[in-house]
Amino acid sequence: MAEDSNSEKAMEKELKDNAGSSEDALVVKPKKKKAKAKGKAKPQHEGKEKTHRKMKTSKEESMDFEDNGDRSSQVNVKEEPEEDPDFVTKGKGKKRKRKADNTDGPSSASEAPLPKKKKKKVAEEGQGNSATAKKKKIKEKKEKVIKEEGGRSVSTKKKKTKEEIEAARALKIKKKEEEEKQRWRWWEEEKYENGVKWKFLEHKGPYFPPEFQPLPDDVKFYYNGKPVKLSLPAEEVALFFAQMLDHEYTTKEVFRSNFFKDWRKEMTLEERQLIMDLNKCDFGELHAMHKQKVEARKNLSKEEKLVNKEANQKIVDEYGFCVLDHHRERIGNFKIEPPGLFRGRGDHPKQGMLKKRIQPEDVIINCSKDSRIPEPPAGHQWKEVRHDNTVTWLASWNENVQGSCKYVMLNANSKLKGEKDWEKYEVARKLKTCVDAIRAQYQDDLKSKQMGTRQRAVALYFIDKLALRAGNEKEEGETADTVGCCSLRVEHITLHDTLDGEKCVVEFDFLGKDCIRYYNKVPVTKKVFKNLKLFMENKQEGDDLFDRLNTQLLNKHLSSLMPGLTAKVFRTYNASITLQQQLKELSNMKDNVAEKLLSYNRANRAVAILCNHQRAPPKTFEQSMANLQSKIDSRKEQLDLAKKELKQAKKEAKGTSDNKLLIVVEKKKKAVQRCEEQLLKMEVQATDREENKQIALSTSKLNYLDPRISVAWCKNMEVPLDKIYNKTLRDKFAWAIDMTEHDFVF
DNA sequence: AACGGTACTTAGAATTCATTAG
DNA sequence: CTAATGAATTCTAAGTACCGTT
Repeated sequence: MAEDSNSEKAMEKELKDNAGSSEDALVVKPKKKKAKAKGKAKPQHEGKEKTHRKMKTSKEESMDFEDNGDRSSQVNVKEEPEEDPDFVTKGKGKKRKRKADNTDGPSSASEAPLPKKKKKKVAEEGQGNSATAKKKKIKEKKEKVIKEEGGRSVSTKKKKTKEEIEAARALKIKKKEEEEKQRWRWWEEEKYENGVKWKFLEHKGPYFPPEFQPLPDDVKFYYNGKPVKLSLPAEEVALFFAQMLDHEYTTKEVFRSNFFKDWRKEMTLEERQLIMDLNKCDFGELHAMHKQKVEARKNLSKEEKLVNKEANQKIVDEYGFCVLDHHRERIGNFKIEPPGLFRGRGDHPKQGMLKKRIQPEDVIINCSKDSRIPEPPAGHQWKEVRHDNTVTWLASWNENVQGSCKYVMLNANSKLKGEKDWEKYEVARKLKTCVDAIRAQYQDDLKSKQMGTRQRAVALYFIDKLALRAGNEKEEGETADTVGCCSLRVEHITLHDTLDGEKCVVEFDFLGKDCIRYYNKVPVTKKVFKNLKLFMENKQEGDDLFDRLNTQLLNKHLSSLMPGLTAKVFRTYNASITLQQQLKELSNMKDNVAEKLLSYNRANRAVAILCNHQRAPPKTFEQSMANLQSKIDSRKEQLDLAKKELKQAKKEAKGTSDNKLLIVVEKKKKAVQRCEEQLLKMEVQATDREENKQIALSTSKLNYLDPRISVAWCKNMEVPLDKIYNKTLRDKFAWAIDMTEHDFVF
C-alpha cells in the first residue's frame, strides 16, 4: 500500500510539474482492498467469461441517441482550445439548441386558453372530466347490454341490469368523492424540522405468511428411485425446489449447488447421510402436486374465489394500514417475505440459497410510545420494540442470504413517500438552474493537472450525458458482477478513433443494475477521448477505469457545487427535462387524443431509452405479434378483394348513368377506404408494439419523470389524466395533480 | 481513508385482475 | 361463456447515499 501512495504522489507531482505533457506517467492505483482482491481474481475469467456474464442481450445496434443530441452537444458549448491544441474538437456539428428553450415548456406550445383558476378549482375540473368520461363509458356499456338483450322477451332482466349498473355507477362516484374527502392534503401543511418523520405512529405489526403444510402421505419424494419420507424442515425446503422445477434457475449449476448445500443443513443426520447427490433426487410428485394445486386454485368457482378475496381483504384491512399523525395511511409491504430459495438476478453467486422463515423473534417493531403496541403472534415475542421517529419504517428484520435489513414501509401514496418524492423533483429542478455552470466546470476539469479531478470530470460527463448510475463499490463474490459509472472497468469500454464515420467513439458494454446490459456507441469530445486513453494506459482487464474516483468523492464534490446534489439527481434531471423537451417537440394540439397519447408515449420512450430501462420481451410476444400480423394479412386480403370489387363495379358502371351502379361504386370506394384505415391503424400498433418490445416505460414514469410535467401537459392538451396515469399513479402523484397549473415548467 | 451498517429509492419479474375476442 | 390478452399490482432484489467509528 505504501508503494502505491508513493507512486500516486509522484505521479500527481509530475502532472503538476509538466502540465499537459506527462500524461503517460500514469500508474495504476489499485483501489482499496476490494479492488485489489478483484485484480487478483480477475485474470482467471477473462474474455470468454465476458460473454458468459451477459444475461440479456439488448438491441445489438447502438441505441440511437438522437433525442439527446442537444444534451450531448450542450456539453461542448464552451469548447475553448487552450494550451493543448490537440484537444480542439473537429467536426462537432451539433450545436446547442436547448438553451433557448429553457424557459418555455409544453404550455407555451399550445394556445389552449385555459383560464387560470385557483388550485382547487382546477383540481375539481380535472375530476369532473374523468367523471364524465367514466359516465360516458358506462352509458356505452349500458347501451351495449340493451342491444344484446333486445331480442329477449324478459324485460325484468334488462331493467335489473340497468338498475345494477346505475347503482354501481353511483357507488363508484360516491366512493371516489369519499376518497377525495378523506385524502390527506399533506402538501398544504408545514414540514417537520430536523429529521423528524412523524409524531404519532400506530400499527398492527407485520403479517406473517402461513405455516408450512406437510405433504400428504401419497405424495412422495424419491432418492435413487426409492421413496424417502423427509423430516418436516427438509420436506419444506424440498418443496421450494420442486415448485421451481419449471424455472430455468433449477438448471443452473450455481443455483443447484447452493440449494443442495442449504437443503442439507435442514436435514436430519440420517437424511444427510443418505442424500448425497441432487441428481439422484426425484421431486416429480411434489412438482406435480404443486402444479395441481395451482390449477385447482384457478378453477375455483366464482363464489369460492369471492370468499378468498374477502378473506384477503380482511387481512389488508387489519394489517395493511397504520395511523400516522391522525391519518390512516396504507402500508406498502406489510407482509413478511415468505421463506423460499433466493432468486438473485443474473449470475448471482448466492442464487438458490435458502431464504429462511422469519419469526417474530427476528422482527423489530417501530412505533409511538403512546400508541397501542402491536401484539406478537401467540406464543411469540418481538425482537425489540423501539420508538424512533427519525425513520419511516414500521418494522424491520435481517435477511439471512445477503445479511441485509428489510423494512416494512408506507405505500407510495403516503405523506412520507410523497413528500420525499416531491423534494426529489425540486432538487432536480434546482439543478436546472446551475447545470450550465456545472457543465462548464467539468469541461474545464478535463484539463486539470490532478488525475483525480480529470477522472471525476469524465465520470460526470458520462453521468450527465448518458444518465449512467453512480456505481457504488460492491463486495466481490457477494453479488453479480455489475457496474455503474464510477465502478466501470477497462474491459467495459472500447475506444474507436473513428467508427461508422464518426470520430472519438466510445463503445460501452457492461452489465448494470439487475444485470441489464448497457450497450451504446457514443461519440465524445476529443478531450474526453484523450483522457480515457490516458486512464486506460498500463491497465489490464479487471482494473478500474477511474482508479482515483469513487462515488463518495464524486458526491462530495457535487454537494459542494449545489446543496443536495448527488450523482442520481442527474438521472432525474435529464429524464424529466428530456420528457418536457420531447413533449414540446412531438405533441400537437390539433391531433386527436390517440395521436397525442402516441406522442406522449414516444416522449416517455425516449426517456426509457436514455435510462436504459429494458425488459425481457414478454413470453407471449412472438405469438401475439404473429397474431397481429395474421390479422393484418387477412385485412390486406380483404382490401385486395374490396379493390377488385371496386374495379369491377367501376367497369360495370362505365358509360352508364345508372344510379344504382354509381351507388355501388361509391359503396365499394368507402369499403376500400375503411379497409385502408384499419390496416394503417393495425400497422401503427404493430410498430408501436415492436418498438416497445424490450423497453419498459413504467420505471421512468414511476421514478424519474416529474409528474407535474405530465399533469400540465394533460391540461394543455386536453387529454384526460387517466389516459396516462392509472389509479395507482394518480394516488401516488396526488400532490402533483392537485397543485399543478397548466403553465408549470420543470 | 476504510469499514460496516442503516435507510431509503429504483428495478424487472411474477402474479393477479380486468377486458376483449372467439 | 371461456380463453386469451394486456394492464395493474405485488414482490423483493439491487441499487444509492450517507453516517458513525476506528
